Amino acid sequence: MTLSLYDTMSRAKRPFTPKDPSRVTLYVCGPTVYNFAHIGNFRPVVVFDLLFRVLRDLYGEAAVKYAANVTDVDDKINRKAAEEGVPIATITNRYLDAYNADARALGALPPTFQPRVTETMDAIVKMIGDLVGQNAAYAAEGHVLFDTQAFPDYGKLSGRPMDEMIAGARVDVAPYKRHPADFVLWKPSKENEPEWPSPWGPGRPGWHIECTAMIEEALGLPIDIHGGGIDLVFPHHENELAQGVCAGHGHEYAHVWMHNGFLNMGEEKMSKSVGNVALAHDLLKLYPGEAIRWALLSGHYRQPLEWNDTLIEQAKSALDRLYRVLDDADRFLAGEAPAGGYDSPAAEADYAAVQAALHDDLNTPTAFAALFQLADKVRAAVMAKDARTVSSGRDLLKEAGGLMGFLGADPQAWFQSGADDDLKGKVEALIAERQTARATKNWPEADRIRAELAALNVEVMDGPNGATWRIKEQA
RNA sequence: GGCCCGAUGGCGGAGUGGUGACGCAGCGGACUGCAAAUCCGUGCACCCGAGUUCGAUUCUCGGUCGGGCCUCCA
Repeated sequence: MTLSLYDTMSRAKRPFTPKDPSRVTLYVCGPTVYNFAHIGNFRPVVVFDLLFRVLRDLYGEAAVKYAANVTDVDDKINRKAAEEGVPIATITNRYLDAYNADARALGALPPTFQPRVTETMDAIVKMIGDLVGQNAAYAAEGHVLFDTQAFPDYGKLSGRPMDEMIAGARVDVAPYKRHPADFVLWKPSKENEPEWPSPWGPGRPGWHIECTAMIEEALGLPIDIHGGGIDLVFPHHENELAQGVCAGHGHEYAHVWMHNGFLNMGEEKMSKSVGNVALAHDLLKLYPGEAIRWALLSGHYRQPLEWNDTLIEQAKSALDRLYRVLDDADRFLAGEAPAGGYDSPAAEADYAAVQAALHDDLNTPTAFAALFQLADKVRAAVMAKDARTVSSGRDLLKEAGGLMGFLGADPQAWFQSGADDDLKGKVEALIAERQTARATKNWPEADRIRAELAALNVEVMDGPNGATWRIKEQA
């Protein structure tokens, strides 16, 4: 089965062939750690985590090397540290920890490497030196600038002819630039700002060179896939590409360029009802990370995604349905002799459909559809009391979900998430009481207890083998 | 000003030159002491105009609307 991916450079979906199938390399531009990250910042995290998983499925876990960088040298970081009167590292560590915790909650696997600018300074300085040595960069007034004239293909990735950019430039061009499009590789630090030594004087790196140097150091150029948000195409990725090629690493920088669409916050009302919800950190207090992940993947990654409360509610409901199937399958199987090792061709076809959809440029909506088809088959098998199909289908459903980072939770835990032991005990006691009432057909009492449970945000469901319960709303 | 996207039913959102994906919500029914879940049934969706075609939501051109980038930005 071949994986095809849309490549921004060639503007086409192409079959993906890694340079070396035993070492597949993926790099994604990560966050600048100066604050909690916006939910939109996590779209690429989730999208490329999905790609990471797909690649691992295809080439083997050990073969895929995924680097996601962290920018920990930045004006906004400096400002924040100054505001709080704490060392810069305090800020960067705090928000990097928060970022990683949020990413984990969204079901993202840790990347193979998470390079930081502060830990890559030698490589950055060396690469700037290489560029100067190749006559692709020049020093001017304490700065080192990349000479865009040295790279004839400059503008090709973003589809912006050079002369047009100059015409449309809306920023003042620094006088020391040879060409208006030239950009900074190294610049002097202002007072009270961190600085590092370099042959061009003490200072700090420009934004673009960081990524190129981190890629070179973490993965080695060229890489197979470079990802990021679509807003990074220009100038960031354009510049990375120019640097990478001109620093003497051959013609290719990244074999495939992938860019996820923007996440729009829509009408400003959204945050009103639930507080200011734009932060993943806050959203995760209200919804399961898995539901947020589902919402983020509910549209194709290249399409813009409108973020609102409804989207996430729908995501939650969709997952509820899937977990319900899993739960029912588990309950059914619990009363059956273990039935493993059977084939279920129909369910396997659905599993293959999930895979095929993902291999078609990560078409998650279609993958979701196949997942539901599989779930329907499991459901039907439960109704038909077909233990073999239930067993194999349930396993396949979990596996198919797992390809995308879903359905890893225990169904019971999913429905009862948010309940602490205290509540659980109380609920179990009430349910036992209610069962007694029901046994004597004391309906008013049974309904009273149901109401009492409802007040605890718990919903009881009577089944043939006793009652089950779940938390109604996590929020 | 330049460049680039998108427009699908109440909502989200794939896809296709010709049998209306999928999910959420709704409605009718079955089941249930009630409820939930589940099952059965139910929706005259493809921005406008022109063109190509036997046939267009799908291709081409024009328009309208919405969004992005050109500056830090996922």
